[in-house]
Amino acid sequence: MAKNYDHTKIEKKWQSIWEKKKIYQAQNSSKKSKYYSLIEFPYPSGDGLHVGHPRPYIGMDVISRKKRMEGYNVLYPIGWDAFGLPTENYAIKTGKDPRIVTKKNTGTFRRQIKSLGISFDWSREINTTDPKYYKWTQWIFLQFLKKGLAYKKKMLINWCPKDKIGLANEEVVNSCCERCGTPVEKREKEQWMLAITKYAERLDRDLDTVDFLPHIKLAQKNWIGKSEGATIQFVINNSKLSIEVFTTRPDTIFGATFLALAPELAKKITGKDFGIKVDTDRENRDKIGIDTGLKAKNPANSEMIPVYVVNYVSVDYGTGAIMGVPADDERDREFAEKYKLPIIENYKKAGFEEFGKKVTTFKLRDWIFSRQRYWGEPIPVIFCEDCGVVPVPEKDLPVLLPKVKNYQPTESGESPLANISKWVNVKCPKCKGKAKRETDTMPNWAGSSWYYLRYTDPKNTKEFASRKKLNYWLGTDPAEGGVDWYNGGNEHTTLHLLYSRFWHKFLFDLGLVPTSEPYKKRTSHGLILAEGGEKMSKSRGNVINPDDIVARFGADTLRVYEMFMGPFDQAIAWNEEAIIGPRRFLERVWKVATQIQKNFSGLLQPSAGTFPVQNSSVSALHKTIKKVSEDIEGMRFNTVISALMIFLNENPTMPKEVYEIFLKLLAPFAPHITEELWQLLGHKQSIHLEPWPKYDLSRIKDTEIKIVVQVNGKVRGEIIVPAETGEDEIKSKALTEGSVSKYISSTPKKVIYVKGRLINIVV
RNA sequence: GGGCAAGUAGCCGAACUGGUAUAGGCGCUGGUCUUAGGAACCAGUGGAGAAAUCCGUGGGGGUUCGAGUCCCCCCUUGCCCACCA
Repeated sequence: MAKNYDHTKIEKKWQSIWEKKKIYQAQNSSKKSKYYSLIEFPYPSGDGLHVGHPRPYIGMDVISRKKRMEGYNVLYPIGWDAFGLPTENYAIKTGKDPRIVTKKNTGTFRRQIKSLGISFDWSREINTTDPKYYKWTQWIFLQFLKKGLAYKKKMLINWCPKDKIGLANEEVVNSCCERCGTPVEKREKEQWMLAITKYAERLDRDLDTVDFLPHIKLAQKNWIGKSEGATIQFVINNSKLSIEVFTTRPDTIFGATFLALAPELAKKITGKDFGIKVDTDRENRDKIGIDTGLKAKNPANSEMIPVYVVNYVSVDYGTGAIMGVPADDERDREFAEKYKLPIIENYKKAGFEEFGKKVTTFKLRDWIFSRQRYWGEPIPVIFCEDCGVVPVPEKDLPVLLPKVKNYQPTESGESPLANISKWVNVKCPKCKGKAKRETDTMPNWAGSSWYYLRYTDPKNTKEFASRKKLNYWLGTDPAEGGVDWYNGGNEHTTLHLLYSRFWHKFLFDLGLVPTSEPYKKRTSHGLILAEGGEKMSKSRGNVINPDDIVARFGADTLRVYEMFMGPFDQAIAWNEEAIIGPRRFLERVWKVATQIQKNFSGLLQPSAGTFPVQNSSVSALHKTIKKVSEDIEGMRFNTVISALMIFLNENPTMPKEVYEIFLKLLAPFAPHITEELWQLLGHKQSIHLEPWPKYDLSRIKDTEIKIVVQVNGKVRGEIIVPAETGEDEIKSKALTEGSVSKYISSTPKKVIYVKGRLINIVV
């Protein structure tokens, strides 16, 4: 055996052996139970991987490896979410074809990820920019269109004048473009929309059926924003016209002294533009309003009350009109005081539905699905002068993204595709008349809304995935199935996660997927920040490249460090100094093996899962198996490593049988070194195909227990007694314990005994 | 303004349903091996004090035999949302 642990000699070697033997490839049918674990597939940026990327991959790798050892047929796939702005902006700057740039970037990412020994099934690698893939993204869009859930709408969109692109509400942060920080403008434009609001109720309700971390469920619920309220009609000027207001407090109607309309609604009703805009500025909260001159009749008391157009009511929530109840609403009070409107302090409360109609409303808006950009899936639609909107026939899919010379969006805000007349001008598929292609592309959320389905059957040319394979990997119980465990970033909780649940439910309604939810379980990880706690980014110049760490310390050290550095779900700063700890730990693991080989070489057979070892470390070993097994399930990876370190510190030498179990516990975290040592100890098969160690509760029990003795809540001593000693005996022993008795001057008032832990004597 | 997290040694962090606070790691100090150095090994490491002992989990109250953990008020930080009726 080699004297020293040299990661450079073993990591590449095992990676290529594993690949050759295909030990991480998932089987599409198996006697084993299936397990589908998933990470969010990366966007292959030109900067390559930084050390923050692998944290979730390693976490789910540990889970996946443990599941394999527990006898599951595990699917742990990887791919590329490769459409998107950074690549396109790079293409604009350099004139390089985004296809070439993407190929280069995915090459870098692939090489870097492979160097970490993650047990991905690379045979299922997918890429959203591959026409064989986006053919099905377009196909799903056509199904939305067919069902009337994709529709065109003229609307004011958020427009980034720098990126020259329409932005979804979600991409606008503090009135600025999320990407470049330029203040957004409003522009009127025809946009494709997806009617996610039709699914709002189910997206909300079905959260009760899935195992998502509580904060994830809550964030989704808040985003969907379901609220119960009522709409109430206010008749205008004794005419037939009426204004419908939405309120969650219809009982306060006797206190209503004015109506407040969103500017857009006021324009629609009166035909006049009052020059008021809803302020999105977070600082400026001044209430502004103009009396429209209209009077509305309060149905509760028949009072005629004024109708104002105001800057604090949004048109796209509720009905765009509210009733002002100054006595009960802070904003209404502020407004009423400013404009000297009556405030009725004490009024009669009405019944909930006495004057209105009970309704449910949601904050969730329909999804703006058009982008005026090049590097995205072309929306497969043709506009015919006679037939109108015509879907591209399914046999003509995919609508290939054509090559262009200039990737710049046009000044008019149209996609660069609009400049390619050869591509744009086509015959109508229906009437063969003159027609034009849609030049908008899809947002980069499209391809990621269904990718987990494609992994089950990535090469299928007939369907997005065969039903048989979907049934196998997702399960056939509509209420129970889905990807078994999906871990991802918190930043995707409200967008990607919600969008993909929506697509999945739609496909479920079409009978194309077997389950009503895509993911059974969802957890999240914390970001790795740069030293000093700042976000890691190229522009800040604080990016750590994993290649350097792998070269210096090895992939196993990097993996153990990333799992050990802190709680998996919390953000944590990179600390280059601390990496040496995990490296030293692995060195010690190696050293134990060399001693075992020296002492037992050739004498012992590989263990068969039991270990007839008679010494005090057996209890500690079983405790460690239990802790490691349970903590991995709870993603408490940091305490797993800590437990393994403690076990090694307390057992600097150990019998071969014990050591082999220790190696198996460590294997999901440090796959290379454990494989090397496993084989050096005489095994022919991979450690990663070994059964996961089992613990025996009866072996964990201690024969003697330590009882802490407190006097008035302060620790004054301890006694050691046989585990089965009764309470009375322990009490009397504690009272006479030498180090304790001097604190007891009088008869104890009370003696409290906590079984097996401590005794507190109150005097 | 609302929601969600969180605040423990010099630093990252442990502590199960209230029960020995600071496990594990980094760093630091001393030592060993070494020509030397180290990413090696061993020992020590919350504060005050000569000691007994006392004080210590953001601050202040409270409940309890006992509080990092539960309750109330406040402060700070991070994330998400925001005039949502």
